[in-house]
Amino acid sequence: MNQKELLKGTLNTIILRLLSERGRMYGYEITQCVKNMSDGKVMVKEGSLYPALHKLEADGHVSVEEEYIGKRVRRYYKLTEKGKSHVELALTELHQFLDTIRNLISTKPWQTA
Amino acid sequence: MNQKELLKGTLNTIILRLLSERGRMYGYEITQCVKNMSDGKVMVKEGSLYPALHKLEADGHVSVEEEYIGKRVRRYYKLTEKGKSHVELALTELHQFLDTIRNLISTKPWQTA
DNA sequence: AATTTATACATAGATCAATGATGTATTAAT
DNA sequence: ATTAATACATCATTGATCTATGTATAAATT
Repeated sequence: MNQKELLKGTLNTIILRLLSERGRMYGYEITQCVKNMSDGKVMVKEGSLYPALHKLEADGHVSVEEEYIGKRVRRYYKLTEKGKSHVELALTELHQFLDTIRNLISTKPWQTA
Repeated sequence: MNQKELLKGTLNTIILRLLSERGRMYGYEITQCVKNMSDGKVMVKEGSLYPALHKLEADGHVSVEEEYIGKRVRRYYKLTEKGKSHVELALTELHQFLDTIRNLISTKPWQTA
């Protein structure tokens, strides 16, 4: 699959939706969760995820809590109030986009234009 | 919508699928067709379309026939045999991708990972 | 005990499809 | 006449993602 290009624009919404459902996640957990949920078809790379999380934080959509598991740090992310309202919009828009593309590539008996 | 990024990777497949259904189209016709079929939600820009068509031609997926309408040239594109077999694969992959993303962002009662 | 794999963070530079900007020219509409 | 629509084209810019690289701890394997 042309994953690299097709995925563009979807990562932020995927992250927000996961946080919306699970409340609190750390970066590595997100990569594994997306991998598992997509049956290995979507592999979010660290070089994509961490910058995306940092940007979501900078934009005020998520907040961070650091925790130590032994000597290893974990940075837990959760939605802010701003993030919670934004995720609704982002999900709606992405769903509409998916519907639009599906409509464009689905075979139909009628001519549309 | 974050159209600009979301659309990445979808244009070639959209073009191929249109040619597959309609047999023969010229560039400007494709832009208008996509606009109409998507109810104005997807606006393929000339700066995207023409380079994409040239690349599809270079890759042997489409062939070209020039026609003159008065003094104005039209370049009609149609699928080659190679293009016909490729479009099947491209459509399957894009459908699977759309399903995968939809699955990732759809709210579910069960936890997946 | 030593090595490998998994966990967990991070960043800088490269990639490449789509766009914006710009150009030329013909035809139709106002 | 002037503007809008039709119809092609190309080049530089953009920007999300990836590759490559780095550091470090914990668990599993040999």
